[in-house]
Amino acid sequence: MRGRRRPGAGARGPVWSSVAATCGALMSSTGGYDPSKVEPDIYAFWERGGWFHAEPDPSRRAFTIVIPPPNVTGALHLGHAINNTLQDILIRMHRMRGYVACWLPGTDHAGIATQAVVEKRLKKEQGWVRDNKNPEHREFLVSKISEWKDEYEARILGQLRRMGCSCDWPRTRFTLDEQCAKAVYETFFRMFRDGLIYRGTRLVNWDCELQTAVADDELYHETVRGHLWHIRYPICGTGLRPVPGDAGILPAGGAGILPAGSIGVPPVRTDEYLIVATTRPETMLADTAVAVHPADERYKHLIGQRVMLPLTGRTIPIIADDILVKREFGTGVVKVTPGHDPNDYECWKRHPEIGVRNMMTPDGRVHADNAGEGGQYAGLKLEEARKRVVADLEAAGLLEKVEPYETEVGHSDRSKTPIQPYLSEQWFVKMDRLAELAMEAVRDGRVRFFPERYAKTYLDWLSEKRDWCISRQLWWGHRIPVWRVNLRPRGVNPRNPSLFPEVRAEFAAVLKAHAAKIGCAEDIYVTDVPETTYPFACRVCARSKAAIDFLRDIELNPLIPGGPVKPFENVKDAAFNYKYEDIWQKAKGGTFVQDPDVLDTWFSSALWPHSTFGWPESRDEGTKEHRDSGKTSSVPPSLRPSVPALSYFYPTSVLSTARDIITLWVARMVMTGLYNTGRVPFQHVLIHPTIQDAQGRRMSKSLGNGVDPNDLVELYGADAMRFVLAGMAGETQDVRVPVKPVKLPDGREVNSSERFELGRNLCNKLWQAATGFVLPTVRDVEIRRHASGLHTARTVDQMPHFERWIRVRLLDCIREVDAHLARYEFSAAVDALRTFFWSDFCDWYIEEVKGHLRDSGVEADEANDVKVALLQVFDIVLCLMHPVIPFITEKIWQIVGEAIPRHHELIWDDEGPEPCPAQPPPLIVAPWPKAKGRDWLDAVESQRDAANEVDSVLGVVRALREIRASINNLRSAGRQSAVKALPRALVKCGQQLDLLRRYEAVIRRLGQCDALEFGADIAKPRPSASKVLAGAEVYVPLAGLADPEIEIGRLTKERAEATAHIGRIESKLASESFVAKAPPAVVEAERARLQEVRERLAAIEGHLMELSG
RNA sequence: GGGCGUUUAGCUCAGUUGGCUAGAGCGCAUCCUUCACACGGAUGAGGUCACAGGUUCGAGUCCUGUAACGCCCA
Repeated sequence: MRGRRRPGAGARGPVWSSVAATCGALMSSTGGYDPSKVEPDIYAFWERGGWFHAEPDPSRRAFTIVIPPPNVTGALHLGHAINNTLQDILIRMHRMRGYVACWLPGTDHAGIATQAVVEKRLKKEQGWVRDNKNPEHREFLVSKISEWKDEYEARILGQLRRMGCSCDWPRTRFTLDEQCAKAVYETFFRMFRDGLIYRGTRLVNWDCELQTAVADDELYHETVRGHLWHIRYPICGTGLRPVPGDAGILPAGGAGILPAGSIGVPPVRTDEYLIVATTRPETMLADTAVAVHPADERYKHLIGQRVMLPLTGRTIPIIADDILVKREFGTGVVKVTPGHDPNDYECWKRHPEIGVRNMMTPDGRVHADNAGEGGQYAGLKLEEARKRVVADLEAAGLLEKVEPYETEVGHSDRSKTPIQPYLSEQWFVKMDRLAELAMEAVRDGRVRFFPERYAKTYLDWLSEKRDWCISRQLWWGHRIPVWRVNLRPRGVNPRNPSLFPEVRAEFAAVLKAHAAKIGCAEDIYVTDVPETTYPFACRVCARSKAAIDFLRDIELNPLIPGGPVKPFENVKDAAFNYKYEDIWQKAKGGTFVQDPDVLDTWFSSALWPHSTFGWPESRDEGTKEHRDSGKTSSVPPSLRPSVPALSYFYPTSVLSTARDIITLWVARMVMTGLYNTGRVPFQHVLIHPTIQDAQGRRMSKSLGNGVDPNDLVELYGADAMRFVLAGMAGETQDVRVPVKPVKLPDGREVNSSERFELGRNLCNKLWQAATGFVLPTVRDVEIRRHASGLHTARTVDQMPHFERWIRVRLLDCIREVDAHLARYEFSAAVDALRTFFWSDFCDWYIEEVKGHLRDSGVEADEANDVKVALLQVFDIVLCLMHPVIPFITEKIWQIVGEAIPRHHELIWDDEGPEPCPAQPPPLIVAPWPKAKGRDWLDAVESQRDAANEVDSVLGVVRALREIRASINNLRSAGRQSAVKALPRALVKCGQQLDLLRRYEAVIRRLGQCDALEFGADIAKPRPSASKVLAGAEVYVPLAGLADPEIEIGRLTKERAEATAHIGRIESKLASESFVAKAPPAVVEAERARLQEVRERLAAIEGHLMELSG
């Protein structure tokens, strides 16, 4: 090979030395590939080129992903890293395939989580505590949270960039930004108008610290050691009537119905008690009944009577309830406190006559309205009240006994304080119709889950159709766009409900007329649902910003005189006798009051796939504000869209997410997507595995087992991290990553995992193969046009076996990658790539190419063909690997392009839609390799049998290596130095003789053997080590190398294996039923195998006899 | 309590519609710094496929049950 450089090569000398310098500069001091010297520049290169940005192009198909917006609560962790790696792989692959690939990034405001984090910090650092009634506090806190959000949003988006995510940055959205807010208000408005949103009193999980309702999924349960108090409730005499005010609904914060202590204590039969057991004795203040099992003989006769509720001066009924009461548990009597226990709440629904009471204030104190007889417990913290109640019961002789008791108590994930069930007014979305729509979309396949089994999780949850509580008593979020004003027309009988709709209709007309002046009449909606607490109250829902401003700023008083419409003049009812001025009396000062609550974060993230693309507007304004920031490349005006983004990119193609939010998020996106747009939000839902530590625990800050992707990028490089993460993403639902602490160069100690070494090693291998072998080898390649797409002078059937072999393997690799990625089997795709590159390409093909080109007899044309094939296969490997490890592949591609400017012609599909450009395009937009559909690909495919013959060459090489290793093994035991190369070996074979002779040089080099002899009837030297292969036998003379004993040991082992194998096959074939029932092909294969193994055994035994004899 | 999943080499995981002697990476042992790569190469050891039944000519794979672990929902 040396000295055979083609004449033209000299002209490229300067180019080559610059290429070599570039490569050298990108290595670390220890000689390996250094990703930190490559990745930042390559990312900047992509961003500058604008290839991440997607604009609608009707001539091409769209491939769209919206990122599951990470919480701005904190930085990204390994779970985000795997999820975003998978999304980027899909996006990059489709971009290479010619799709308009749009990956929309953004973040989520994560209402309660973020507010809790910031409040906690303010409390710790400044001693600042929120006062819910102080509007300045609201403003201050929101501004502080905004600062936090800005900081973490920047950090999160920075992490994504570092990982190499090819997001469409100009489209970045935030769930609280104006565009998303518009969609939120619009959706709320429509649902409100359609009667899908209502306000109701419910028992919610109440966080007394944060003073908000929290969702079930924001709870965790903890076992708490407590007590079980047994309390005596005296039974009242029969025939007693209920004390007035004993029953009744008491809304949260409302007035107490029973004036405590004002009613005389009824006579009590002090000889009889019912004993109830409770873990929360203080809640007895709000008991409204005691319950027994209807079939319980002990208490049957008492059902319908009443007990005296100690400390309150109230009596409450004894009811029968077979669901609430378990006869075996405790005394078989339970207290019923519907306002403070979910089970009791359900019981109240079955027995509405018992009523419900509330004894707690939002901050966890005893409410004055149910603070015991005389209000003696009012204002006490619940823990304090418990002590006092227990003490007072004991003093009154009503405490039967106290037992230690362990109980599961729900805690708020955000404040870590115990959750109180609390009765409060909340907003709800009715689920029945929406859930039905969403279930249908999965049942009929418009939305498909990968893996499929997760569809069940989705359907099971939706089928419960539990109404969705969407209000949160927080400040960080979309404030509920509903305003309320109280109307109290003088002279109107509030008990005449028939008038309410008419009043409201008139009122709506006035409002709309005024709203029309600023063009938002259609953007306000007055509910026609009467309120229980204030019949003449009006609720108005607004959807546009203009309408919201209108309601916020409108002064009611000045509207009336000389207003455009004379209000209520159409109300005909004579009894409705009032002056319209009076209506505004109560609203003096003139404003509507907006609902103080904000919406559940999931309400806005549910809209994410369509709100981010501009819904409800059809204009494409999505990218304007970010372009103005000047941070990212601008898109030429000629590329500005003529097609609206929403209709082009929506429905999106795939949603990739974790399984724990299938119900919370995925289901809700499908519901709102269908409700708002009539179309599903995505076609496929990809559920990636959950990453756990070595003990199977989820990664979390509190456990200290979390891993920051940035640290992995620093330690191993982004490509390495991505490669390993993609390799974890199979069908399984969990993957374990053993975590261990590591010191970074800057001294910080961080969590890492050895599993990422695999990725680093692969990248280094790729780098070494590219810069150390492929490039120097092909630097003088001539790229010429030839008849076939293979770009070689020879046709496939004229090529050497190894070249046919590597091309066949390459086609298989492409097909495997395609098939696996189409089914979202990332780990299998990555595995196929690694095996092909490492084993087939590096271990065998490159080694063969070395031998081939160094063979002094090789013709120039032939040598060029070898180089063409090498470069072509390597370029395709770069293409296939690019979606997984984009940085290093892009860099190598650049270097190849610099050295060989026309190399991309080798992989261009001349029959494809795009003509081959003069310069190589960046790899990020290079064409994805094809594996079929072209004549020359079919020609390669037809060479499969010939390619497989290479196996016999590999077999001989392996045999030589094995024999040498066993010889060296023996020599090292005898303290002899190892043999580097076998001096001589003989290969006896029939059919493959020509092929083996052709590859003699390769076999000698790879098999580490100085001299080789081939022949059909070659004589075996004695003593020899021997290896029996399928169509050949390999002999290595042992004289002077090692004692034949080693060979006897080796052969004895092989004989045992062969004998056992024969035994298994024989017993199989001896079974009549096997021969009769198994498919003939299987039986035939067994027979052939038996024959083969028998022959091998015979040969082995022959060798053994010789050695032993 | 209900649902989903997992259990295969020391560790982390593959194993297609049942059919060659169950594979990979890491780790381990031995050898090799030979000319891309020691972040490498070669060779090897290592498995009662959780357990018990069943279906089948044949089960890691299908069915039933048991156990352990994990997650989700109540």
